[in-house]
Amino acid sequence: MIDEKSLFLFAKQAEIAKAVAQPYRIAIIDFLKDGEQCVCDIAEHIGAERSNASRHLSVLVSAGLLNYRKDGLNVMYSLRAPCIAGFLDCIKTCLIERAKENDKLLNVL
Amino acid sequence: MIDEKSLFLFAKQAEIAKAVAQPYRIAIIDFLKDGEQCVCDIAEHIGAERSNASRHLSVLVSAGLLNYRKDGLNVMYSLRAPCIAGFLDCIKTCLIERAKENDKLLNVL
DNA sequence: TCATTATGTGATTACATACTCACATAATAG
DNA sequence: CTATTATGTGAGTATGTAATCACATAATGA
Repeated sequence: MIDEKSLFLFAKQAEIAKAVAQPYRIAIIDFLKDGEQCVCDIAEHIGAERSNASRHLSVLVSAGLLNYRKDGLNVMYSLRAPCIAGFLDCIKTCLIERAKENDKLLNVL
Repeated sequence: MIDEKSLFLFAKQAEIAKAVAQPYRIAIIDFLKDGEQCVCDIAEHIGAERSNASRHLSVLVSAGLLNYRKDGLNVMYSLRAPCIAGFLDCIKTCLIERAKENDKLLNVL
């Protein structure tokens, strides 16, 4: 059986993964790699309604993945740590490995 | 605006993250790091009902993260690629960085 | 002060998810 | 063949999620 400590870690890891597990939110993280942006520009860039973008941003903030600061009328969001972008690269690597494997299989069939 | 290619990538990345975004499923991935296991032992190890474990396993297989093979009465599941476990380490790194940052903040308060 | 703009939030809807129970299937041992 | 065991799946329930609309709030500029 799993110990309490591991259970806690798995729950926390799941929280982070859940926050990332949405195309718009991944697009936001990808967009913020190049620096902070306001809700307005984020919404336009990902092609979502502002209110919807705002909610996705608050999910990412709650998960501890983004920071924000107010700047006049705007609210500027930014990645809280560079490892968050690296996290997406990690998933990409898995996708690439999988695709390569499928390719090999196709060549045999 | 985001191009079609990126949209497609983000959707695929979200699929993978969604498959991982569940404590039982993370526990399964962690358990399978050490080699293949049958549903029976997986269910017992993570402390879930067999039927439930079976469903989580099928989610992971559908996402392309696990392989399985039949062995008599048992069905043996295994990680499809080592990068999947590395993926969990990646989330852990983010958690550690975040915790360190919070710690720093606490020391200042 | 008044109009404008950016942002966030309550309410609603449609849909997805996790879990449990009961049952079906498939492989094995006696 | 019969009983046993491992696995998977349909049905039902409770809960969570994403999107939209309308509206409230807050900051700015005329």
